[in-house]
Amino acid sequence: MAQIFALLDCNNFYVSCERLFSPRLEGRPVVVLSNNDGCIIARSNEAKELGIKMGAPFFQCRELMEAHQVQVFSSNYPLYGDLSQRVMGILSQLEPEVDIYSIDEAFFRQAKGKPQALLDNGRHIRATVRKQVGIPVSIGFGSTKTLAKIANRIAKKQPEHGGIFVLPEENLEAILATIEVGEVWGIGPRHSQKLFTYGIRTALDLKNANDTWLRKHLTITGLRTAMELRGVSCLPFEEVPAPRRKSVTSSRSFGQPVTDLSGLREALSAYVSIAAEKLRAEHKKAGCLQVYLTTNRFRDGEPQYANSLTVNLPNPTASTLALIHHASEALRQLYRPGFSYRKVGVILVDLVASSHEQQHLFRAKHEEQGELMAALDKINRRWGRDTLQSGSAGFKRPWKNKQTRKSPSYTTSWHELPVVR
DNA sequence: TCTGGGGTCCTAGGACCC
DNA sequence: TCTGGGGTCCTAGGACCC
Repeated sequence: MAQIFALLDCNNFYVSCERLFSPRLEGRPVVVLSNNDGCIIARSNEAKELGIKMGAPFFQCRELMEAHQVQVFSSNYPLYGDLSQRVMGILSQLEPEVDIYSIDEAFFRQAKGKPQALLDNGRHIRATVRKQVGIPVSIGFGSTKTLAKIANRIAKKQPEHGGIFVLPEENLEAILATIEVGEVWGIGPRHSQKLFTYGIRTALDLKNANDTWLRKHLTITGLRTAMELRGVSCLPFEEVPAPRRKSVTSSRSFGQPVTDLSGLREALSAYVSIAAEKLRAEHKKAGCLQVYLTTNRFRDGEPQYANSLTVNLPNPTASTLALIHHASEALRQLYRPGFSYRKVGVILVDLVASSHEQQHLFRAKHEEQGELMAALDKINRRWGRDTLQSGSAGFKRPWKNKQTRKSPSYTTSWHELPVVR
């Protein structure tokens, strides 16, 4: 039986989360900043209208934002993550087949029906989420994931549709002709630029482009995108989030440049601790780790250096202390004096489930520090991440960035529950 | 002064093997 | 005189996503 894809997407999700607990923000321009208060990663419609661009550096739009009294928030992931779960929970109650794609998006799939029936269903879902969670969403229907994305975009951008749009089959081409090729899911700025120079400017042009040409210039992924525009479904629907992640990363840009090895090691130790904690939460061990460091590429006048090193671990491990040990050694090899460093990071790869790991004949169980790590995680879960940590992560942490505009974790921390007077 | 962080997939090219 | 070719694995780099 023919099926249809739908995409539910939360409108300006992070901003909507902030508004939920501060109704005074309704109707006013609001933005949310990236992890380090560096870039703008979410904007309300009012902020978009002021011309504030996605990903723009905060300091560059500061004046404009002050002039228009834009409300600015540091990102509050515990809050967004919790509200995301609530939205996805409701969708999963209403729809049997759900494919959660990101923190604010989920595909669902249903039997192809009359457009009016799809529209009614979409309206019902939208109203239910709005009522039970309070987050506004848009829903688009199309015969492939890529077309559902386009439908969603139209639902969001053209208010007359009331947040729901079903891509019609009859004049699909006329609609695709109005979509710039760079707005198609999977076509980024680089490909977009290249396509333009070859005269492919709209989604319709891409749909009609030559397969051999696409394969050559955009690789197999670009060809798949074109096929999807033709209504041939190439992107799988993944109901179970089964193909679990293959790597765990932790990194941050520094609040101020770091020049010495010991400062870098402190920061790296802190990031390794975070990554190891994530690893243990998923009951995994890493067989390999990669350390990288880089100077500030935006500073033209300064000498630049970036490098990375991959280390195969003697045994897969999830021990913070063992991982810090190997990461520090890699860092020592990578480090060159005389540079102002901006960032270090660690990537854990070759992940194996703890239960599937090969037992090592000559390795004592206590070397894994399983009980120590379990205690560490328990304490830090209860009292906060920094309660118990490796001494190598330092105490003063001059490299640490501050998030000065963070709203409370209203829904996930007892200490920060909103108070009703 | 101040420019995110965490992921995935694909390809080309080198190393290595027989 | 004359020096293969195909398969596999690994890695770096590029592009994309939210």
